[in-house]
Amino acid sequence: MSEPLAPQYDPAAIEADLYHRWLDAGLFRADASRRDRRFVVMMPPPNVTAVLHVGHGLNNTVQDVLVRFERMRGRNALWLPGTDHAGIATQNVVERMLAREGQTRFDLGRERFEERVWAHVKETGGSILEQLKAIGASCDWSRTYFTLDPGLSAAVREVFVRLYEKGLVYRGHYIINWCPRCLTALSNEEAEKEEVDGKIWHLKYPLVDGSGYVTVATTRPETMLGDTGVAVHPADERYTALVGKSLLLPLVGREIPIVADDAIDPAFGTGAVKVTPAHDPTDFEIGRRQHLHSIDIMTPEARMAETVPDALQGLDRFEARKRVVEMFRELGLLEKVEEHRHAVGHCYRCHTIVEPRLSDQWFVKMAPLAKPALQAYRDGRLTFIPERRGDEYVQWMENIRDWCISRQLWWGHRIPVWYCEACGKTIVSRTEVLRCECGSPVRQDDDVLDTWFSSWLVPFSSLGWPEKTPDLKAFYPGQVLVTAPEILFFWVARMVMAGCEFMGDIPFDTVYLHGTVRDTQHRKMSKSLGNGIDPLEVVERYGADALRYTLVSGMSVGTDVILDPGDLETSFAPGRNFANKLWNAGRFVLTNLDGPTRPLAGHANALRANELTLADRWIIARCDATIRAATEAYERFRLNDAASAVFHFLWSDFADWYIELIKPRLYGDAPGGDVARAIALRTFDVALRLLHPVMPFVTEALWQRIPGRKDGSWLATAGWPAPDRRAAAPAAERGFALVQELVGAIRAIRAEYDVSPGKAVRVFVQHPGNAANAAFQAEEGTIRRLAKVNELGFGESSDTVGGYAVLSDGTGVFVPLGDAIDVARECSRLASEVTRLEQLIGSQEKKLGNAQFVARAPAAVVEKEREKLVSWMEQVAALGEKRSRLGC
RNA sequence: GGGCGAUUAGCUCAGCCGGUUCAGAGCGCCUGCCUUACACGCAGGAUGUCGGGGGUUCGAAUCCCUCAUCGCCCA
Repeated sequence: MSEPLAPQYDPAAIEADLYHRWLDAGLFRADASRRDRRFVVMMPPPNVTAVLHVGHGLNNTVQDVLVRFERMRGRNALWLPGTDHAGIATQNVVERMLAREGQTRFDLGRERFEERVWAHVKETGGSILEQLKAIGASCDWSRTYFTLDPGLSAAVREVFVRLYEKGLVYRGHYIINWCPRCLTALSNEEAEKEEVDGKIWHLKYPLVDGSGYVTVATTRPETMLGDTGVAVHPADERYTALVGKSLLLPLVGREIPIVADDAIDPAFGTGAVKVTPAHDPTDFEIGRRQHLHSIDIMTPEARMAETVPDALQGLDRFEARKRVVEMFRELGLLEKVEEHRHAVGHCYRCHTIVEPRLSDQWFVKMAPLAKPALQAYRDGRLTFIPERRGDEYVQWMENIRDWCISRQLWWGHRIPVWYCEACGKTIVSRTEVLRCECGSPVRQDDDVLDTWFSSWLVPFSSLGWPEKTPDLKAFYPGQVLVTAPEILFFWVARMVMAGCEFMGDIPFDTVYLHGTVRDTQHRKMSKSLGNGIDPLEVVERYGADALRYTLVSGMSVGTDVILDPGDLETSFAPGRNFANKLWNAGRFVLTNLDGPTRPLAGHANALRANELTLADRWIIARCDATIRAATEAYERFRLNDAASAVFHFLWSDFADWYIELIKPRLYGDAPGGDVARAIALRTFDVALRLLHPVMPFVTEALWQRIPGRKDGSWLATAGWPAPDRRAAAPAAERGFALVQELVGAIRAIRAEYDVSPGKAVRVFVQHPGNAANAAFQAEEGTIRRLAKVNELGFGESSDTVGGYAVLSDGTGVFVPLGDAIDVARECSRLASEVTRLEQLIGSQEKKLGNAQFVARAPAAVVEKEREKLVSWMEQVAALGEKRSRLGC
C-alpha cells in the first residue's frame, strides 16, 4: 500500500481489481444466521438475455447506494440479484436467430426449440449480471437465482395449484389482448395504451324491412364483418321505435337485431353502436347480456378468416379496413368520416397493435388478492416514494381486473394442468401427471404462464419458498423495492398481493420509484431510437464512480434524469473531476502523514481543546454538520442531497480551505502539525465514509491507504460516522466565515485592479466591534497567505488611495494601492454598492415601520430583520467614510 | 373524458408545510493564474421581472384561483 499515488486518478487501474477483492473478502454476503436489523432489497431481475443499458445503470446504482449505506450502518444487508426468463422477449430473441437461419420454431418443434433457447441462455444469459459488477453493484452473488430454476419453478406450481384450489385461478372463454406477431395472449398491463390518430367512419346499415337505415360510428370498420347486432341506449328516443327490428349487414348479408343496452353512450357517434362480440371487450359483454352470438373473423395473425366473404379472406386487418371502407363507399353506405385521436393497445414487447380476441385462457381472480394489498397501503404499512405514486396504486387496485396468465409460448413455466384424453377431466397438479384416474393417457396444457406469474413470487421464491429455508426465515419480509414506475402494476403491486396471500405479510415496506433516463429532447433512451448511453462505455472512459455520481446527482426524488447521448463529456466529466479531486485531496493528506498523529479523544495523548485553532474547530463543526445532512438525506432517499452535501464539504470546505490553511503547520515551521494531521485525517476519513455509497471505488482505494487501520478492514463495511453534538461550534463557524469573507474581499480587490498574483499587498481592517477581532488575529497567518498580504494592519491607514470593501458585519477593509488604482472607477464601484444597500435599507425601514409586521410577525423574525437593517446601515456608513477618504 | 405532475440563470436541476443570503449548485461563458495535492486545477466575474394574469397575507419562487405550454397515469 505504499506505492506513490499517481497525480491523476485512473479508475480503470483500480476498479476491477478492487471489486474482486471485495468479492474475495465476502463483504456482500448476507448472514442468514443473524436475526437482527436486516436490510433486504430484491433487485428487479433483468431479462436473462438483456445487455446493460443506462436504465439498469440508474436502477442498480440507486439500490447499491441504499444497500451500501445500510451495510455500513451495520445492518445485515442482502441485495439479492437474479435474472428473469422473460418469456416473450427471450423467445423472440431466439426466433430471430432461427429466422436468420431460415427457420421457424415450428420447423424445430417444441422440444428442440426449448433446447435451443436453453443453449442460448446458458451461453450468453446472465451476462448482464457480470456487467453490473463493473458499476460496483454489491449484490450477494452467492444467492443469485433464475426464474426457471427448479426451486422457483416449484414455487410457481405451488402457487398455481393453491390458487386453483381456492377458486382464484380459472379457465375461461373471454376477450383477451392478443399480439398477432408474438402469437400469444397478453395481460391488460402488457397491452400499452398509446394515442394514435385515427378516424371514425359512419356506416349505414339498411333495415331489413327497407324502411331506412341506422348509421353506426366505428373506429374499426373491418370488424363489421363480425357484427351480430347493433345496440342503442334504451332511453334514446331516436331509436326507441327501432329496437327489436333487424338490419341487413352490408357486404355480409346477415340479419342482425337492434338491441337496447345501458352500456351505450348516446353521445358517442350516432348513439347506435355496432356490436362485434368476438373482437371487442365491451361488445363481448353486450353480446352476453343480449344473447348475441360471436363470430371470430380473424386468424391468429390477424388476417381475415374463412368466416368473411370470399373477396376479403386472407387480407391483413388493416388492408381489410381499407377495402371495407371502399366497398361501403361504392355502395353509398359510407355516410361520413371524421378525424379521431384515441388510445390503442400495443404489445409491450414488439409494439404491434394488439387485437382483442376471443379465446380460452387461464385467469387469476384478482379482487380478493387486491384487498389486503390495498389495506396495507391504507394502514401505512406500505409507502411510496414519491408519495403521489400511492394514488396510482390505489386506483389500479380498486379497479383491478382479472389477470390473463396463459401465454401461447414455448419458453416459460408450462401450465401445470393436464386433460384426460378419454374422460376429458381437468387435472391440476404440483407434480407431473402421467395418467388420469380413469387410466387413460393425459395431455398437458400447451401453454406457459406469464413471466410475471413467476416474478411476483420473487421476494420469497428466491429465498427457497415453499420450503421453509433459513434464508426465508432470515430475509422475509424485505425493506425497500427500487424500480421504475412503468412496472408498478406489472410487478410491484402483484408482489404485494402475492406476499399477503402466501406469506401473510407484505414483501417490503417502501417502494422507491425513480425516474427515467431521457435524452435532451426528453425521449426515453432506447435501442431503436439510437439515443442510448452505454454504461460500460462510460465506465471505461470516466470510471464507475463518475457514472454513479452523475446518475445520483441528476436524480432528485421522482424526476427524470436528462442526459445527452451525444455529449458524454458534459454529463460525466463532473463525476470524473470530483473523483480526481478526492484522489488528490487524499494524496495530499496521505503523503503528509509522515509526522506523528494523535487521537481525537479517549486517550492520554488525545487532542486537547486548547490546542485547536479556529480553523480546526471550524472544520470539525462543518464535518459534523455534513454527517448530519448526508445521513438524513440517505435515510430520506434524497440521494442527490447526500451527494451534494459531501461534495460541498470535500471540495469547498476541506480542499479549498482546510488543506490550504494547514499547509504551514504540516510542512512549515508553524507548530501544531500533529493536531492538523489528526484533524485532517479524521475529517477526511469521515468524508470517505459518507461518500462511499455513491462513489465506492475511489473512496475505498483511498481509505485502504489510511494508516493505522485494522488489517483486513474495508471501507465497504466500516462503520457509519455518528454525529457529535460536542463538535458544534457556532462561534467558530461565524468567526471563520468572517475570515473567509475577508480573504474573499481582498482577493476581489486584487482581481479588480489587476494586482499581479505574485505581488503582496498591505491590508487595513477596521471593525466596529470586537466580534471579528479575535477571528482575524487567530487566523492572521491564513489571511496573509491566502490573500497574499504582507502587512495586515488593524485600524486606520495613513494612505487614502486604494480599494475598499465592507464585510457583512460592517468591518471595513482597505487595500492601499497607490498609483495602481483608478480613483474614479473605485468611486463608482463604491457608489453602486452604496446605492444597492440604500435600496435595501429603504425597503427594510418600510417593513419595520409597518406596525402590522412588527405586531404580527414572530418576534424572532422581527429581531432578525432589525439586525439586518443595522448591519446594512453600518456597511453604508463605512462605505461613506471610505468614499470621503478617497475624495469621491 | 377523469386524475396527477412540471414550468426557477444559455443547459440540467435544487429551493416550495410563507420571513432565517437582498434566489442557489454543477456545466457553459468572461478575466487572470502551470501558487511544490489536483489545469479533470486555482482565484475573480457576468447572467434570472422564479411560465402569464389575478388573489390571500404585514410579507409569496414558496399558499389559492385562472390561462398557456410540456409530460405521466387511467378510461
